[in-house]
Order: sequence, then C-alpha cells, then structure tokens
Amino acid sequence: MTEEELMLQQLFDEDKLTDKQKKIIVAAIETFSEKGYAASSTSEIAKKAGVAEGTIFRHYKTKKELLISIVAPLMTKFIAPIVVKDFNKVLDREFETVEEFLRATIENRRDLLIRMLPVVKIMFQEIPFQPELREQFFDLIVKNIFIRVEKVIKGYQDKGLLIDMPPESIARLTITNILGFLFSRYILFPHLEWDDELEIERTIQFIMHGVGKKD
Amino acid sequence: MTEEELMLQQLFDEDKLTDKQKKIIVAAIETFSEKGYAASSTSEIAKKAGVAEGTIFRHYKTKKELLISIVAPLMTKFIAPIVVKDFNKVLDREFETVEEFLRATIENRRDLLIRMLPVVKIMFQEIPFQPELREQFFDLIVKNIFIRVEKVIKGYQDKGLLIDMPPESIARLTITNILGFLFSRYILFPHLEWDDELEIERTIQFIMHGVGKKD
DNA sequence: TCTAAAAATGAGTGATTACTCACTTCAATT
DNA sequence: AATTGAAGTGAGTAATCACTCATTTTTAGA
Repeated sequence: MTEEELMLQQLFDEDKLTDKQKKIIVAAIETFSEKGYAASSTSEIAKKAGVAEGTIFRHYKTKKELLISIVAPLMTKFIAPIVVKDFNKVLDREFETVEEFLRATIENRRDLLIRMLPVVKIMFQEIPFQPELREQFFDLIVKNIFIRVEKVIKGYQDKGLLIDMPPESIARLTITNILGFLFSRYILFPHLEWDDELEIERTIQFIMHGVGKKD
Repeated sequence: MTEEELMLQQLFDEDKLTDKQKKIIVAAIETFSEKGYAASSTSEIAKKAGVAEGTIFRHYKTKKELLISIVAPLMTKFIAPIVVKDFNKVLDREFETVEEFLRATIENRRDLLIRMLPVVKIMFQEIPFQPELREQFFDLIVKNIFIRVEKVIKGYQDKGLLIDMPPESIARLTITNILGFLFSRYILFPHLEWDDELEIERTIQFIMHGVGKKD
C-alpha cells in the first residue's frame, strides 16, 4: 500500500491536489476495487478517506465522475508508459531473440502491474458497463498497443524469427497469453500457490513455440 | 432469446417451476448481465418479469440468493456437460490428432457459449466479489476441468503427440487461449468485426505450435 | 362444486442512496 | 489586520433500496 501511494502521488502531483483530495482518490480506489463501483457508496468512501461526504461532491459532480477521473488518467498515464516507453526501449535496444524481448517486457512491468492491480481490477470490472471507459480503453490502449506490437512483430518477421501469420493475430495471441496468465494469477485465483517465475517461463516458451520459427 | 429460453427451460424443468418463476429467472439474468448484480434492483427485475416484487421474495429470501440460484446450477449443469460429455465423448472417440480434438471441443460448444453469454458474463463479474461463487466455481469447474483435461493431455503425450511440459501447464495455457479468444470476442470487443472461423483456426494452430510435437 | 393450500400481490417499512446547500474554516495576498 | 476565494463541512432531501406481510387469486384434489 505504501508503494502504491507513492505511485499515486507521482501520478497525481501534476495538478496540485490537497491532502484530502488525495485521500479521497486512494479511498475510492480501495473501495471500488474491493466491492465494485455500484456496490460502493460515497458515504463509505468519505468515511474511509476521513472526509465529509460533501467534500467528494465539491471536486466531483457525480459518483461516476469520480470513477472516470480515477480510471481515465491511469489509462493514459499508467498504460501508455508500458506501451510507449518499453516498446520504444525495445525498438532502440533491438533484442536479438524474441524470447529476450518477451521476457524483458513481461518481467519489467510485472511488479508495476501487481502494484496497480486494484486499478486494473476496476478497469476490467467497469469497462463492460461504462461505454465512455470502453471507448477510451480502446482508443488509448488497444489501438496503440496493437499498432506498436505489430511493428515489433513485423521487424522480427523480417529477420525470420517469427512465422508468417498476420501480425495482428500474433499480437492478439501473444497479449492473450500474457494477460491470461496475469488474470488467472492475480484476479481469479490469487489464493492458489503459484510459481511465478516458472509460469512466466512456460508462457514465454508456449508463445515462442506458437509463433516462433524453428532454427 | 428464444433459443436461450429453451435452454433455460431444459436447465430448470427438473424442479417444477411456475411461469412467473421462470420469468423472474430470465429477467434476472438479463438485468444482471446488462447492469451488473449490484446495479440491478429487484423492482426492475420484477417489472421486467411482469411480476410483483413480492413474488421474487416468496421464492428467494434475498437478492443474493436469487443470484446464487441462477449461477450455481448453471455452473454444475452448463459447465459440467461441456467437461463431462465432450471429454467423455472424446475419450470414447479417441481423435487421432490433437487438432481434431481441439476443433471438436471448441466448435461443438461455441454456439452454446454464445447463447449462454449473459450468464457467463454474470459469473465472471461476480466471482471476484462473491466468495461462495468463487469457491463453487473452483471446486466444480476448475478442479474438474483440470483433472479431466490433464487425463486427455497425458493420453496424447503417451501417443507422442504433445510435448513433455507438465499437463497442468498445458491445460492452463490451452484453456487461457480458448477463453482469451472468447473473452476478447464476445465481452471486451463485441462491436468489432471478427472472422470467427479464421480466428478459431489460428487459435488452434497457435496452441498446436505451442504444445504439439513436430512430425 | 367446495375447500384448503400454494402462489401472487402491492402497499408499506426503515434504511440507505447520491447529491445539495447554507455555512464555516483555511490559506494566501495586500 | 483585513479581505477574499477556495476548501471543507454536515445536516438535510427526495428517491430508491431490499425486504415484509396482510390480503387476494389461482390451482388442484375430493
């Protein structure tokens, strides 16, 4: 929770927020993540934040605006760095093998994903019900990721390291496997004992077998 | 919707339910699926079912009992057939290749999955918040599926058709890919244009490359 | 056709909901 | 020290919530 707060401070200190405003955001994330958006009451969030309920509505016209104001900037500020930074880094570094590229991508951002899990959970919970979020998610993340991932894939295809399947399918299948692992691991069955390193390694191997070219 | 009702009648006709009880269940599924459990009101469900609100509470003590009574039997009666029937069928028929097995499994049950989508959506929405459902889901489905899938996998491994990765990992990765496709296709981005047959074929190919042994 | 149990009703319950607003406190500038 | 605008407050509001219960309607066996 302490690391997450640091993360949140970094995320929100551009606009100068008061202590109470930050507490509201932290409390809202915690509550939305635990109970879901609809089952969370503004009075509970206010209580948890140590703030009067009216204070919430001074800064956010509605409860939904509170939700959006949490999720939307995190989509641009948290997900975008994953896409842009890492993939630019990758494009700069030019890994020699796809395995290295996958391992770097997954491991590099796994801890961050774990720390941001409450927010990610909110995102996936609410996207099916909030059209605004769905559109934002699609425009900001899906399109961007796919465009960039496809470029990377084409690069490796040109080097003869990946099979000739259309890049968008390779992208979909690769992302499916990475997210599928994280989803099972941290959202569906977090109570099971997992050997993370081993499962990541197997996921990479599986992807590589699936789309890599044999020597 | 008509086919779904037939399906529901089959599912629930063991207990003799009145017309109104069936209408309540259908309306509850529709509402829960559209808005989520917490955002659905019993008055709305009653209205949609053409029934007095009191009638709901004659048959279900609480709103949560209504949810459980919908999801729980469907976990045993809908998911179990997929596992038991198809996999027994598979064990009886003994497909010669894993591809045929995968294709049969996916295509055979895809239409059913699509028709049951509202319920599946409810399941995945509420499992993170309802411990009862999560435990049931795990005991009834995950354990069962994995035990049976692992048997099938071992069979194919003995025949030299699958690589030597531990069966539970092959099971996890295979299921991840199938569910990952269905999740992207029908829950996250149903509004996109999809070439279903093509994507299924690619998913199968991907799985096969990932875990199949080369001739 | 009569009767008794089951099914269905809908007005009514207190609790909780998101949200408002008149008011107070705080912080910064002059 | 006075002023001012923003931040914060919390009692209050109408609406809605899940749920109850006395009553009526329907169903089914004798």
